[in-house]
Amino acid sequence: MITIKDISKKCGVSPATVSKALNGYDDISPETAALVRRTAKELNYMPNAAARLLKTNRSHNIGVLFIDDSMSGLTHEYFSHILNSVKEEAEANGYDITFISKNIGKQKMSFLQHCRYRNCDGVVIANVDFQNPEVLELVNSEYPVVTIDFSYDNASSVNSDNQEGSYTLASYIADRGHRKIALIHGERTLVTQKRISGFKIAMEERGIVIPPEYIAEATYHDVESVRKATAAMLDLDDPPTAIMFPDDYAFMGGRTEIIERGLNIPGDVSACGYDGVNLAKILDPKLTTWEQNTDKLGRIAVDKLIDKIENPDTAIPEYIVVKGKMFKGETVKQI
Amino acid sequence: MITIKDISKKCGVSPATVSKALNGYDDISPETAALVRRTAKELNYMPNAAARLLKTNRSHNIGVLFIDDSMSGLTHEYFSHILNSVKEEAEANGYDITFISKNIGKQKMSFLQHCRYRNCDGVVIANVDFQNPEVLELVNSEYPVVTIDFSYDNASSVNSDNQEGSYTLASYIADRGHRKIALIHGERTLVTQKRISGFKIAMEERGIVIPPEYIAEATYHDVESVRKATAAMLDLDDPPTAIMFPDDYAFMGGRTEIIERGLNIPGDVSACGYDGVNLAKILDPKLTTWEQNTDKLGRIAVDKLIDKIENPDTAIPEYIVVKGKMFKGETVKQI
DNA sequence: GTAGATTGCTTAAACGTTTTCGTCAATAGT
DNA sequence: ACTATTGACGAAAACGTTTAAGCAATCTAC
Repeated sequence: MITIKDISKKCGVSPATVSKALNGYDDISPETAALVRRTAKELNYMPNAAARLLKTNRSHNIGVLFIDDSMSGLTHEYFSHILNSVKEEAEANGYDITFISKNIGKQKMSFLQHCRYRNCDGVVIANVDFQNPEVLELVNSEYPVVTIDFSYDNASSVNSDNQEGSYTLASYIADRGHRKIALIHGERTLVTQKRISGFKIAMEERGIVIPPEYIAEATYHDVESVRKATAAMLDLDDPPTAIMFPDDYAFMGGRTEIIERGLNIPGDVSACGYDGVNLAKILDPKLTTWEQNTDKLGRIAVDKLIDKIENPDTAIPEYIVVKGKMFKGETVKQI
Repeated sequence: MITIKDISKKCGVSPATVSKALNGYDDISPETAALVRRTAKELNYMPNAAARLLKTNRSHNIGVLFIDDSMSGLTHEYFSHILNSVKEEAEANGYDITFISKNIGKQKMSFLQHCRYRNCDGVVIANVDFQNPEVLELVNSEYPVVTIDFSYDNASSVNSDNQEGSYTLASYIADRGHRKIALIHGERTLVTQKRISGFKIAMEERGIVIPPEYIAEATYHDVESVRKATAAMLDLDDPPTAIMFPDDYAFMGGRTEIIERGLNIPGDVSACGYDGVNLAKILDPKLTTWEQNTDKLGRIAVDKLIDKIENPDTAIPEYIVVKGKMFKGETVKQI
């Protein structure tokens, strides 16, 4: 481990001078600065993040709260894409990321405690139960926070355009002649509410009346629950001609049910998903879906967080909507 | 931020005593220890990891090298599962994880430098170009290292049983009557070599002669390249009756090609994948595949790494094989 | 030629821990 | 009653940085 002292000795200057030279202070002569920088390179010097943190109180580390027991965080394609872009944007700005969890070793600690333990500079929160007391504790703490797909009023949030997406998909289906359109949605979160409302607006605008049994609840990312909901839908006396699914992955459950009944997509039943993950595009036929801009969601979240970290006073909470786009696919038939 | 000093004042003892009480030293009276611990709880004390690290030289942070430009690390289902189990096992042992990358902010730094900057205690390496000079630099450094699916001789490695898996799949297909079995494999890595060799052994054991055009190279996780390889296979004068694909995800490319030619899986062409990711199980028909034990792979890697970290002298390099298991699925027809 | 400003550097304290060594009182041993 | 031992604690240094304050030398302006 080579330190500032080694450089200072080799250059014949004080450690303070080295520090200042390396950090670009302007009370160091150009020659000395150059010398210091040169020897730093030579010796392969790397500053010690921990020591620096101890003095500056800045870790250049952002916490990521991504865990939800129900939907396995990292292995969920939508969230793993967001995580990926969060990571990349953080790195591009000189930050590392740390997963915030409740148990670290034998110690039980709250999310907030974990953040403090690791001296995070701020936290990105996504894919959690936003009403969880521990999450709230964190949100109401001294920590800069940015949320994804949920909005508290004292923190910036980055939101996918769920209402717009759902509205567009529903409109697309209706405009291809469907009148009997069903919506299988996920658990009743804010995201779900927006999607339901987008759906309803599209229907109302067109004077289409949707019977209550055409709207059913299942679980996001849960193939089985969606399969059941699909079965129930198809068992109706007057089954829908098109079904909107909670997400692309869960669609696979509905798909199986439909196919195993000897029905064809989109010949007999039209369908669409949500998310626009890779899966949708490699299916045959390609799944009609709404492609969320995961890249932008993650990036903006990090940008806003860093802004808040580095300008705690001037940065004000924003509510940001990131637009997705339609992926037409091939699973909605014109009738 | 409440520190050891706050506790020491409140308890009327020295900071040293507090530290010792909290860390369970035995030269502190039970009463004092209890008092200290009680007030620590009261004040919601959290040790400062950076300060501790500075003294102890242990960060309780393990680096994870997972990036590969070609196969987008985090969003690759197989690797995201491994990452997930790495993360969980690390947390269970009191470690956080840090992604090691080359660019952190404007600074270009090597993997090794990044590790030093963040004071990692050790590194898990997977899914990278294992011949990359920077990776080698890290492996040959002072850092404890564990690799997944590749083995250097100075570090422990955890390996999926690629030869066994491929052998078992090939045997299964052959034993269901197939004689014309093709293998589309990925880039020529160690993993690929093992799979090819497992395949060949199974064939030889059964006296099945595989013409060279039945073995083709494509790219892991790349739907398009696999689709092309599949097309070439089907265009042969004497096309195979069964095709083994590089992985479950890439299989989707072959699947599309087969279906679009009006052929049926497994009616006309039998198929199997590799990995056993969720996708395989929600397809219809379910994809016959080899299920790698991602959970165990990640856990053991972390366990071995921590062992090496905490017992640098006694821990010796091991070559560990983690067994997967057959997922029979429905895509291999009996003929 | 002198007061004041500027330049370029150093000193030293601080961040929050851990840990070695020392101290001091109480107890045990003879 | 004296030494030896033990038990419980504290003082202080150290880890690698940053940064406020200080200081000597040089420069500027009159």
